[in-house]
Amino acid sequence: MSAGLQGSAAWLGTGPDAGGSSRRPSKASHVYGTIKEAILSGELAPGSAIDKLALCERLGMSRFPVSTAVNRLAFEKLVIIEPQHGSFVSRISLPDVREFMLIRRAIEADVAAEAALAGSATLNDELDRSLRYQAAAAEAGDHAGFYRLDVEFHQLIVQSLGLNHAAEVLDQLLSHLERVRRLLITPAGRSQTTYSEHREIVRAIAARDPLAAAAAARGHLERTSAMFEVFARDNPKLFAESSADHA
Amino acid sequence: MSAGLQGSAAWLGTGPDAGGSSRRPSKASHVYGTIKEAILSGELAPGSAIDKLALCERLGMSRFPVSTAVNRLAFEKLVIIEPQHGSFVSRISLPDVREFMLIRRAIEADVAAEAALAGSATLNDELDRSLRYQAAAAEAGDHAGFYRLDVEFHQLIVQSLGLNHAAEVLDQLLSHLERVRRLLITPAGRSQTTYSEHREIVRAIAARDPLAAAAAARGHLERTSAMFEVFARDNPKLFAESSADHA
DNA sequence: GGGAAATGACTAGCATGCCAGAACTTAAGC
DNA sequence: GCTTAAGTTCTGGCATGCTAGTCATTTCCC
Repeated sequence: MSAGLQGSAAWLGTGPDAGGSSRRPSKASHVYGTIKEAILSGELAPGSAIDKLALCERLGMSRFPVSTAVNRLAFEKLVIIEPQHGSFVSRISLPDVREFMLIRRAIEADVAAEAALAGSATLNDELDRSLRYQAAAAEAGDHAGFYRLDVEFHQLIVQSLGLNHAAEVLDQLLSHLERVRRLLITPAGRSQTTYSEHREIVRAIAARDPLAAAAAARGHLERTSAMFEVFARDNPKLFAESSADHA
Repeated sequence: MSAGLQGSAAWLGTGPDAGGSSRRPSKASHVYGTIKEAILSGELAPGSAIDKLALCERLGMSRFPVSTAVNRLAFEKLVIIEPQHGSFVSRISLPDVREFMLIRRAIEADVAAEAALAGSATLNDELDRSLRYQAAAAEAGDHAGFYRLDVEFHQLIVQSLGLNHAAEVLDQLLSHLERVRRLLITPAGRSQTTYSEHREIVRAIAARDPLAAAAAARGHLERTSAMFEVFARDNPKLFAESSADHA
């Protein structure tokens, strides 16, 4: 993390204490972040069981914080708790992905329009800077870096409007989408396409054209959805039939 | 779930165990529902403290289920936990309401378009039936009944498409909006207006015109937002300056 | 040998006890 | 009378022990 447009995994801890003021982080929040990162990184594969006792031992704490953290994750549907049976990392179904993208598209399109209406000069500057970084990352073929910038780009617009709740919803959606994304190989040249699509969004926002901004954002995310579809079609085994089963 | 248009407060328990199969409801889930209903009904006013011990005594259980339930509510931002200080029912700020409506508008507009694309005959039938009930309730001046039908109407569209995640997001938004709605007096004649707006949405969906459906849904919710604005302007004391403070 | 029942190990849920920290109260000092 | 500081009493966080329920394996019976 650190340099550049930092913030790498800052959005990981958005769920729980983010709302409150900056208290000392509780143990529960810590293990929450740990498990969540493990799930999102794929270290804990979808469907795998979560051994709470082992976690307690590894993290050196009692079962209480671990259970609390797992409960939070269950609330986010990242894990599924089966009473008196076990806790499992939730699987992702293709319909889920489609639905997540539908919601994301709807919100981000409207937010883009809102940003165009607001017409913040500082936002435009930040977007421009982000675009330059993206261009550099795309050119250098730094996929990991580009992805971070991609996530950040979308966050920039939302947060500049002070839409914390929308940001939170989008974060949760993204946390689910992130898992499937890790399974996929970003196709060569996709960064360039994404970059130009981002540029179009920025242009519409800078031009204070809400309709164009919404359309650009919508089109961009529709193409992202299409990419998901292609990958799902090519790798059907990676997705669960239904989001319910875990075996 | 089941037939008819009933289901009054079924959406209350959407948060936690809804995802899992139908196990026996845990105590924590029970108090979760209890507190949530109390908050939404206004029995627990925004800003008021939650006395966990008293709750334990009144419900006849230990602190654990109560704490778990409060934690869940904190996750939904319905209560704010201040460590070593207390748990409080969160206040609602006007910006929050605006943002909730923004998100709701975005999602529901897209969902309406999706419903128009899907073109389900059974959905059209159910919507027609709901409209007839709404007309009756509006005519009879049954505001409470009309509100239930209103909520249900919007749910019908989402659930008919199997968009469970979107439904959940909307439920959470609605649970927040519900609190302020209770403070407001539904203006006379609003039911009739709402009814005609709903009818327009149904018409567009039945005509399989996604653009018109989205526009109708958007317009409907924009007018709802405008109503909120008017009430907020007339009753500024009901809203918190910021969503952070609780005193 | 195959099937059904019993047993064992595992899980989550819950109760209880203790600790640290913050706010309020009260009393002492100026 | 006002300020300040110490003490009390709240709060939530955490550790631990126990209970009940489920799953898997094994064992016994047919």
